[in-house]
Amino acid sequence: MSRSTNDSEESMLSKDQIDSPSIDDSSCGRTMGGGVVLKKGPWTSAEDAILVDYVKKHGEGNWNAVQKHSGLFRCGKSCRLRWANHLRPNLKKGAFSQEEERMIIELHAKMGNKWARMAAHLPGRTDNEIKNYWNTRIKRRQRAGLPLYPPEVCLQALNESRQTQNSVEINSVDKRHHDLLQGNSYEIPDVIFDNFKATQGALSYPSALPNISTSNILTQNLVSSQNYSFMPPIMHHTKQLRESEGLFPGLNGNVTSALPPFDQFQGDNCEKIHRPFGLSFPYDPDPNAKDPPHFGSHALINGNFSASKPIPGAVKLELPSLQYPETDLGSWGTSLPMPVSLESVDTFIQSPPPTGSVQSDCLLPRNSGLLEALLHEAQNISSAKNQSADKSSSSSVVTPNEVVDSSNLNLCETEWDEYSDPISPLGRSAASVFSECTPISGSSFDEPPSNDILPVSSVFCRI
DNA sequence: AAATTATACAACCGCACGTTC
DNA sequence: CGAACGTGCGGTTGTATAATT
Repeated sequence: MSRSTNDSEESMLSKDQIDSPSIDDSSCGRTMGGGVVLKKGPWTSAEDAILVDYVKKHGEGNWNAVQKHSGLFRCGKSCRLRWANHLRPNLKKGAFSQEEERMIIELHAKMGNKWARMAAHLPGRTDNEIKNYWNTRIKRRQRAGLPLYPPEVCLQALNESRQTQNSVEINSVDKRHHDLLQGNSYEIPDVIFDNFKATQGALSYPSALPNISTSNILTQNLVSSQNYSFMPPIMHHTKQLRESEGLFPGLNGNVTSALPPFDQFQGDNCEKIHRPFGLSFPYDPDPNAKDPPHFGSHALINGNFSASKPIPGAVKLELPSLQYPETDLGSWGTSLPMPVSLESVDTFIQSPPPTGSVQSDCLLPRNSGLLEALLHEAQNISSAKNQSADKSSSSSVVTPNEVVDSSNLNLCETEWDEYSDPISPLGRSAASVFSECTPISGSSFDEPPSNDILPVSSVFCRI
């Protein structure tokens, strides 16, 4: 599969692989001072040899000097990338091992799309490699309607959330958090994650999510709704704010003016931010006591408040997120009313997003993409439940023990498909985030049945 | 066997950040 | 203090190959 890089590839140097002088990237792909045209496209083995030789002599770094000193017609960026991804020693080639895959899943749940950070935990692997792996995996699983994370990872995230909240409440002004967020915003102390490992086996699924209040989830999910559902756990605040403005241009004034100062975000707890909206965090003892704002589940799913119409007939056949397999984990699924009535969904679409929703774009001190996904999903479910309850008779509120109406399922799935972000890990998987915590019966497209139902001890199934 | 589609991978691009001048 | 530069990161694109129709 890998493209061979040999000298014959020099002939591949097509016109468009050489930058036109009119193309002038600030750092790469430009003509050099002496009118040298830098090459683009696949590297040849000759170029590789030159680069390797250069690094041997001069060491890594100062990549822009490579072209000057080695005669390589490549920009520094390209050289660095080639070296880092293909030429540097101790690079592992070939498919990821199961252990590596497990690590990637775990790390992604922990860090989000921080490929370089993840690569640091996987010796011999590059960020690009991991990114490619993850993206293809996402596509595959999204296409199949499968969860991205194994249930245990969801539990870990939830537990982590719980622990985080506890610590936040105990020490509401934790300077360490401030430092953590500013310095290394996505580095979650391993001790927390390790703790999950230690406790995950003792956790029961039913106890995990149902304790999460609707309001809390709601608030949480609005974070993800802005970050395309599954942005890295902690984005640079200015960047996130900027993006929020981009996503909600019409709300700019409200957003920026209503947002608490960054210090509040960074400081420690989101509770400060949640409180103004009357939302508790994280465990509302009575989720139904507070009527959550009625804004759309799938409008949020999409990472924006799109009100685009569903495409008629786009009904997905497989409904893994709504299955209730008869496994040990089945109680997890049945403990939560999964089905969302179409009516409820429609109601959501029509409801405008409250301004407060944007305000709630707080950053969990140690949030993770997974957590967002999980909470997002739970919120959707809870909201749907509430909506359905409001509409009582006409809605298909399904109790945990009820058999899911297949027509509803299809419709719901259609909605998910329609409004989910095809790119973001949560986007598509929002519908299946829950199923990420819900064991999937062996009817997946890309997983052999034998891998679908695994004992809890088998934390990560091969995907 | 040809056409189409899916997958995997390499490379590019734009942006952000830190350092230097 | 601000511009220029170097570097790193994450997102995206392009394409060869495999799989499917």
